[in-house]
Amino acid sequence: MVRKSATGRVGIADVAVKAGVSHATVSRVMNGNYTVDPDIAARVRAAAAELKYQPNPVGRSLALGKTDTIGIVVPDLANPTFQAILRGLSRAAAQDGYRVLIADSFEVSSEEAILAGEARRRCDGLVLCAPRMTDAELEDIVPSLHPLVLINRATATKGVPSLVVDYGQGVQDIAEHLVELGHTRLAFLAGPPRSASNGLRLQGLEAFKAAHPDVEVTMLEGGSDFDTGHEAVDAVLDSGATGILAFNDLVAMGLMSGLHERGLDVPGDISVTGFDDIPFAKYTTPALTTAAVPITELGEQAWQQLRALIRKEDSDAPGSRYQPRLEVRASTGPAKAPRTAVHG
Amino acid sequence: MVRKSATGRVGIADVAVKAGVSHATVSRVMNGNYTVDPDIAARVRAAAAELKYQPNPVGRSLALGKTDTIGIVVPDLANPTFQAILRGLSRAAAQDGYRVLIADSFEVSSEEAILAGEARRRCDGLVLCAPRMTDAELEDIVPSLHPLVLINRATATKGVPSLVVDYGQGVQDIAEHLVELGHTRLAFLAGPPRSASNGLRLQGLEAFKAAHPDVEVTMLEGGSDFDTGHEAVDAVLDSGATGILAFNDLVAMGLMSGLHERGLDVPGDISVTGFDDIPFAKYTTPALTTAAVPITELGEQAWQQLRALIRKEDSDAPGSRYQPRLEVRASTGPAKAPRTAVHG
DNA sequence: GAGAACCGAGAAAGCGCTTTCTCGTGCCGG
DNA sequence: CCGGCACGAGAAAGCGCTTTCTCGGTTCTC
Repeated sequence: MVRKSATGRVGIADVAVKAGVSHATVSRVMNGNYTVDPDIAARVRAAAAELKYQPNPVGRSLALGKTDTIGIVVPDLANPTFQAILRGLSRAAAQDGYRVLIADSFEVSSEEAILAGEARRRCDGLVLCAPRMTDAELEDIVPSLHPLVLINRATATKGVPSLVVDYGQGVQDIAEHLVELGHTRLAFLAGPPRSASNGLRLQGLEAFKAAHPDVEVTMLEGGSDFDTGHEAVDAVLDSGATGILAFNDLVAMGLMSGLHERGLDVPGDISVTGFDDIPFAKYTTPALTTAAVPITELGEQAWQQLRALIRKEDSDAPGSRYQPRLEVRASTGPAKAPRTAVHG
Repeated sequence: MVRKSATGRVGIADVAVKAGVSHATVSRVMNGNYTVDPDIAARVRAAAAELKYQPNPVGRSLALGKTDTIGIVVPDLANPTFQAILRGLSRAAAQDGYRVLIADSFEVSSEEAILAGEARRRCDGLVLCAPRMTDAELEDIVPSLHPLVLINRATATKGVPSLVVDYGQGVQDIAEHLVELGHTRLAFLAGPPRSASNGLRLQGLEAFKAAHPDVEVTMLEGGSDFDTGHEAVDAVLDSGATGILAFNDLVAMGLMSGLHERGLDVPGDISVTGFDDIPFAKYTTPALTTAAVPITELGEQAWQQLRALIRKEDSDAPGSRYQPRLEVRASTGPAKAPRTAVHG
């Protein structure tokens, strides 16, 4: 005999009636408030069990002022990097009883601010990945988003931890690795023009060029996915470079696939490197040399920081910087004798 | 001068005071109820804008009895298949103004029922992917989860659409393809033992074996990830099979990687096939022959079905069956001459 | 010009829960 | 033997919103 409240679901009132007590008491029992007579508590629990009563989280959230939910804004759910962040975040948050609400901006940066605001209002905190948003816009919305954790973006606003990967250093490490293998003509297959992390890579390359005036570094336009890499084959060959730094692993995989189709050998003819060390990088043929970013861990860290903010703990770690680790695999090898541009 | 309500955020009451009207009127204006005098409406809007007022979604949800949020339960967020479903679902739902809450059960099937219940209560509907849950348990919880859409599971309960991929047929198509290439000794590198979709594949293989008594099909234990495939190399070689049907693309990639390390040629020595056609399948070397499942579309469809349920439309499509499409690429080729000679 | 129909906005009642406030009970000590 | 106190549970006040109800003020009709 399940009584039905106005909405058709079992509510606290139904349990109260069944147990012959007030809703207040039911609430107390459900929340483990032990100022309730054990007998009554047992009666309430029995009634709740019989009715299969489960508190309505919305009512609970309104009364408590918290939702036990956090939000994450990502620019592209198809990108393994954000998938990994989401995974790490979700797992860590789940351990503390929090759920995560996702907001995919589909690379439409104008949407990001709105999505972020909406998500934030529904949740107790927010993790924001907004690589294309301008600094100005970011500074603009950040104050209204607290508690907030930024990923791969920095802000001047206090109390907003920001987790950033040192892409600049990573790119330099890769370039150094190629130079050590004897490459003197490199090419950087860039990411999306307005991407913040692409900017960091470019800075790293500038530093590298300053340290190695003898090495030629060609800049090529690109993007962030397979197809970008696949379509860049001609540009790459035209550059005459023997060591290619792709924006990320996806681009590198696309490029290797394209080179393979042209009958070129990696790393025999050309060395290719990626970035991120996504799970697939280990299983490409040849296995991809890349800069490993502890990306799942980054998602976990994002939760730790956010949790501290939500709990209003004085987090002494206002953010962290992650150093990529060079992962040398089989896609890089000694440079071939210098060669002039080849056409396929 | 932003007034603050008890919670420290701008509330409807603040706007009401500032505009010199009642909250009711503010609410009417915010919801586009045009029984309000234009002048007053303008005043309210101005006040709201100045205060940067944004309605609290929790209060709104409680009053409206809906959250504009749907939930999805997945067994493993690291699996590209579920990532794709999530992506399709999220995109489709976003178009209708819905957000998605994720619940990752981390393959702990005992958690799935609880997670599903919790997620459902927070949301207006639920998409459930629970491949390891027993049929009994599934039937047990399904009624309490409505509106609900199942993925790759069926239920006897009415009004619960179920979107299933015809894994059985897909496996048969792949096996036929290998037979046409001259393979007579096949091996199936199975998925997780209790996986529902693995069961469907096994059924398909039984049908295949019945139709091809002459073909030897070895069953090998497996799993669902890279490592499974990578570690199965010995077992695969021991089987003497020349055509390997891997549980999915991940397993196939792991296997190819392992075979490559042993100096074996795919498809020269052994043909390997996957399942799912994840985005990476096209870029492996050799490109993977697989059965393509329109998985993102499946996520979108899940939303369409769920939306119909939420809106109480009489959906005449209680579910759909998806036929995988054989995608022949470079990882399969003619069988090497087995013990018996091959005649021209 | 008086009553009816109308219209717009405030008052108030929820939505389902938590928590403070309040009060009746039973027990203690003086 | 009675005042004070601790305690346990009900009443009620929110949490922030939507929506019905209500009512004062118009406008319309005959």
